[in-house]
Amino acid sequence: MPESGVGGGENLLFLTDEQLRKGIEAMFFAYRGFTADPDRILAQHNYGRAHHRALHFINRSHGTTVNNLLSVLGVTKQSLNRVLRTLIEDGLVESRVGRRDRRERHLYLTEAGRALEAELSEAQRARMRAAYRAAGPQAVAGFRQVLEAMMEDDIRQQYLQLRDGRP
Amino acid sequence: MPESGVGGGENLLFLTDEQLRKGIEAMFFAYRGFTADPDRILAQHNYGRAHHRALHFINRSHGTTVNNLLSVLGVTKQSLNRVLRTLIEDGLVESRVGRRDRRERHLYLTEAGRALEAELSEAQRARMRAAYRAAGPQAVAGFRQVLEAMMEDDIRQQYLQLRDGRP
DNA sequence: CTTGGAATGTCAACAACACTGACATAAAAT
DNA sequence: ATTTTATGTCAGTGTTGTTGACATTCCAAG
Repeated sequence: MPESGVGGGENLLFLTDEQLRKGIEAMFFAYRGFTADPDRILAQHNYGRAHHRALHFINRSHGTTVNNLLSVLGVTKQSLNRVLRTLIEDGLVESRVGRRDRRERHLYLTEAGRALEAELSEAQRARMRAAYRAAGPQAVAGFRQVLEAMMEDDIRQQYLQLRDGRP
Repeated sequence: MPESGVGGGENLLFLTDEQLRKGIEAMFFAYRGFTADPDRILAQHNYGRAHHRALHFINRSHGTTVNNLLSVLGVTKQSLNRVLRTLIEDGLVESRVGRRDRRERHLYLTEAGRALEAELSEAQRARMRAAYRAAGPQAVAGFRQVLEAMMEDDIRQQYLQLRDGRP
């Protein structure tokens, strides 16, 4: 007698409310760990998570415009502007007027900006590396699969474009 | 010629900085999806994420004390107190003086509190369920493994105790 | 029984980070 | 010439977190 269910004969015990709850709590506690190391570094510099996110994505896409950054970060321009202003004042980010379209501002990390970004991202990668190593490659593949399925649809598109090398 | 590396012959390409970066960004975008549905419901009730978290863990451990809740949530008592006060005023949470130790307050959800908690957690579970279903049971196992490895050590202990049915 | 300390609550002040709304400027697009 | 777009800025508001100080209650140890 064949088993019923999605995925061709797998049992569906992993979809019980109990299993889902464990996943939800794991997500909550893991995210704390995920941000813990950068948070400590940021605190020393009197910055917050918003600064980290800006540095990360500017580093990721050199010369990105403010509008691009806004759509990736999903915040208002007022909120982003406050963060960008401090980063520019502190000499971590440089804002250049666009050549083709002079309304646009293109954002670049300075030497100091790259240094802080490297410090933050190395701390975050170290934890991720340890987790990946402990869990193994097959677990990592599953980890990414579930996370991608969890994103909102429009965000997933951005993520996928970003994931597969697009400036 | 035997391959070198941890884990008995696996290649370590999943530990490159590039792979780690993808995991970091996946974590960032996925967490947005993770909180998106509850956030929308909370906004209608003029509550925030902190209220959700309190409701979740009170529901999870009926009669828990304020101190227990503090250590799980990892915030200051002042911050938690503000949230608890509104929940109690709004009749979603009941605070009872401890019988054995009358300094302690034991926290319970009222009927209304259970209703909102159920609404929030069902929304969150629905997204998690869809993601689990899309990714499959093996991916889910990996997802949980990596998340658990990512937690801070003391938090992981709490999570594991909580995970395996402890009131 | 008195005292010390733990658990809790409250007040005040402050900061980070998000939001809305309104307005200004410059430049591209029509 | 007018509209739209990209950006920046000012003002106000709300949630959530933080410290610090202080009061209350009450168990427990001396």
